[in-house]
Amino acid sequence: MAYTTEHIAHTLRDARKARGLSQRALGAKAGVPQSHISKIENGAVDLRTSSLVELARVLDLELMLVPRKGIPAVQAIVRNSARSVFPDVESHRRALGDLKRLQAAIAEALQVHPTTAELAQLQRQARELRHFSIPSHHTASIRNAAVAARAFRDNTADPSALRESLAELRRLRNALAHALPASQVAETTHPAYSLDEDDRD
Amino acid sequence: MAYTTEHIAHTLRDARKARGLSQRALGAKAGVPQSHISKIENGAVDLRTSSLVELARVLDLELMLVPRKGIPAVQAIVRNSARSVFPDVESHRRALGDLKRLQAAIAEALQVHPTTAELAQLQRQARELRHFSIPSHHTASIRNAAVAARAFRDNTADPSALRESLAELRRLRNALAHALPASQVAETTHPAYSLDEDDRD
DNA sequence: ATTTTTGATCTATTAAAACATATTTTTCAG
DNA sequence: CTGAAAAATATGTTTTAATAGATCAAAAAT
Repeated sequence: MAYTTEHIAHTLRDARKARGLSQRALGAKAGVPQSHISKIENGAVDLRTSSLVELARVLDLELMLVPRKGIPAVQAIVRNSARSVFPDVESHRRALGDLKRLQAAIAEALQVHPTTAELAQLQRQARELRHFSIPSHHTASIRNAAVAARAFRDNTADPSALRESLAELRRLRNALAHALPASQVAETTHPAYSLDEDDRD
Repeated sequence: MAYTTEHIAHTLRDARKARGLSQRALGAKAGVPQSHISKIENGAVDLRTSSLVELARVLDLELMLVPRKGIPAVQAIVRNSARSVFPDVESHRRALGDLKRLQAAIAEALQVHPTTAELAQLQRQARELRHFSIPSHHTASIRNAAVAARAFRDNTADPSALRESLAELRRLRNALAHALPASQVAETTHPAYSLDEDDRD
């Protein structure tokens, strides 16, 4: 609606996505219905201050009134705070989902073929990969491994496909291990990221 | 209503007062009825974001979403921006009003007693004082001088009261002149201050 | 003393917020 | 690659609260 609040809506949406939260998840945390968040982000409503503050708090943001003269300095701080954390929460989240599915597929395959060494190795490899933040262009390896595991479970493929997948995941792990330490991610139940990314104008 | 917005209400009220604006004046500038500002400042309503942004703009403030990590730094900036200008616009405005009235009283007295040296001296002193920002606890001197001038005009007092007032104003001027240069204020028609004062927590 | 200014209260209108539902997008096995 | 299931986002409807406008009481100014 109002031009004045447009960039706030953008900031909220960006901050939410940067944290890998859905509208529903954010709404649950903030005590606001998902439908309302949808409208807010689309600029369809001129939300109340308390709602804005609540959403901001959940996103680790604070609403502040800054004197005009101090705006550039504050923008610099905001930008800086933004850069310092999570390279890409979204792809990390996706990668975790892929890994979870791979582990499920391996478990199922193990029920059918409990003694297959390749499956056990694959299982270890998958577990280890959960400790890394995986760039989006490498998730294919994980998905392929899951496909191979399912095919093996259904007896539509031999263990050689498993070995190939295993080798691929090993290469991936080694690449990630040699990358900058920032890409390594702690395995906390809740990531508890403390920062964001937002600007404009 | 909500605790979360309480400090915002406070900030708005403080900023308005710091600028010497009435609720009506602020409302006129921001396009918001006075009644609404009253409610906002009293925390009786949970105002919409557009209203908040509008009011902030008029007060030379900008609403910003700051990452938690950056809050202390931003608070420092805000504090600093606050300090750098007007010690207290409100008392300055009042003092200017007092001075204006004093000068009017002197002018009237001069019409009745055009040759009184004390009046001429008082007139010069008053003119000079307009160049200073006068702390609220000193406005009494100015008001007393105006009372003395009116009494002299009406022949209900002799020139000794004028001399006393003159001495008092001289003391005041000297005190102000020795104060830090920040307390000296340019005599522009519109002060056009660009900053404010606000914090909390 | 009274006129003006400032801030608070009351009522009608309008829009945000809550709830339910629909649509679109993503996921994933075959 | 395709269709089904699930997740995510968007859209109606009702309820609740902010906003605008007028009036009122208190404070300040002359």
